Amino acid sequence: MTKKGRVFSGARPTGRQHLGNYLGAIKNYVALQADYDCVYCIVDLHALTTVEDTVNLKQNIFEMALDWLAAGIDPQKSIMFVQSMVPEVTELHTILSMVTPLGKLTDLPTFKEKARENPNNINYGLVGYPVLMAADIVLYKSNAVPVGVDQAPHLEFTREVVRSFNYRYNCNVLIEPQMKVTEVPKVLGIDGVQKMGKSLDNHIEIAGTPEETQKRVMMMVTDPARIKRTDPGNPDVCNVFSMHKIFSPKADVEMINIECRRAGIGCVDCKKLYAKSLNESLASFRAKRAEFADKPAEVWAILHDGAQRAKVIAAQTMREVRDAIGLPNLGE
RNA sequence: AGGCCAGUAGCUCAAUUGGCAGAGCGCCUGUCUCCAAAACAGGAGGUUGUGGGUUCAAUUCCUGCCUGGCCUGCCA
Repeated sequence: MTKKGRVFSGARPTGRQHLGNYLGAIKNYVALQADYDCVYCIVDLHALTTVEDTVNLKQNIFEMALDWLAAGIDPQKSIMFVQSMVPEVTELHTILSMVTPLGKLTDLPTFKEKARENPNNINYGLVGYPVLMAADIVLYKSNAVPVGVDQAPHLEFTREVVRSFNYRYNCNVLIEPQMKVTEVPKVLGIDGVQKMGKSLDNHIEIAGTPEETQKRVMMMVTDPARIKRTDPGNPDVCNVFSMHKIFSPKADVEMINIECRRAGIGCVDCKKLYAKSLNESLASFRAKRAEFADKPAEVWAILHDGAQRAKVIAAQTMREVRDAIGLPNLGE
């Protein structure tokens, strides 16, 4: 480990990724590879807490792996794998659950939210979700976890669990991960109001065709006060403009900022320009993705190899954990 | 394990004594707008959890099962 340490992050297999996933997580995953040993996990077990229909699970895992690889996650540098392929995490989850007060779990805002969204399926796993997440993080001896502000309570929970474990068993085998607060740009959906999300159907897929992408871009909500072409607009309240700032050349952004305000450019032209910039920005990603999509066996081999490497770390951690507790090991 | 309650459109819920299964929101289309939004007009969407039974006729009554909730108990 010659780098700054190990970073772990997990994401639920939600299938084809959208701009919110890309800007909020994937880009950051790619960037972190330069400075850290990275472990990126497709957390399929976590998905089971709320997903009742698993017929698409493998496909969703595959689609997300394609997006990650095409975006630049390098399986040579980083470990990329599927959570359930290293079942040690479930053992650690059970062990950590014994030092976890139930009240802390039911107090977490994410639990309350999920329980409200899904009142007829409040299962044990949903309550224990943060414990499993803590197990993910510490199993791979992670030093840091990139989190947005909304995930901060969960990581703080992980740190508390680590301290509880180390204190209870009078040891220092679990590493307390640092919170690596990353500035997550707030990516709004095409409705211009809510955060972009697949379940809200207000998303734009990164792997779509240029035509599909433009179609979704044309559906975006703009400045509601600008009714007619001749009305001056306000880019400050327009979601299209905020996306221009991310994907378009500086000259275009400056031009729109001026011309929109004096009705020099209309929303249709503005959106077409954004769609063009977006498609150009994603072109090489899409080309790489298509190559991986043609070689599914290779993609699964990458995931299998990642699981093998992850398992080496996991086995070492579990040995230390069992020794610290005093559990007998097979063959002793 | 037993008792009680519930399950109807994507969501929240109606449906009289057993008599053509509806509304709001959301979704799609159209009008209007540079687009989107808003407004207005129209439209789609259902094996009423599921298998039986009674009846001319079952969302409604009886019954087996599934799922969820509340209560009581048993075991760990």
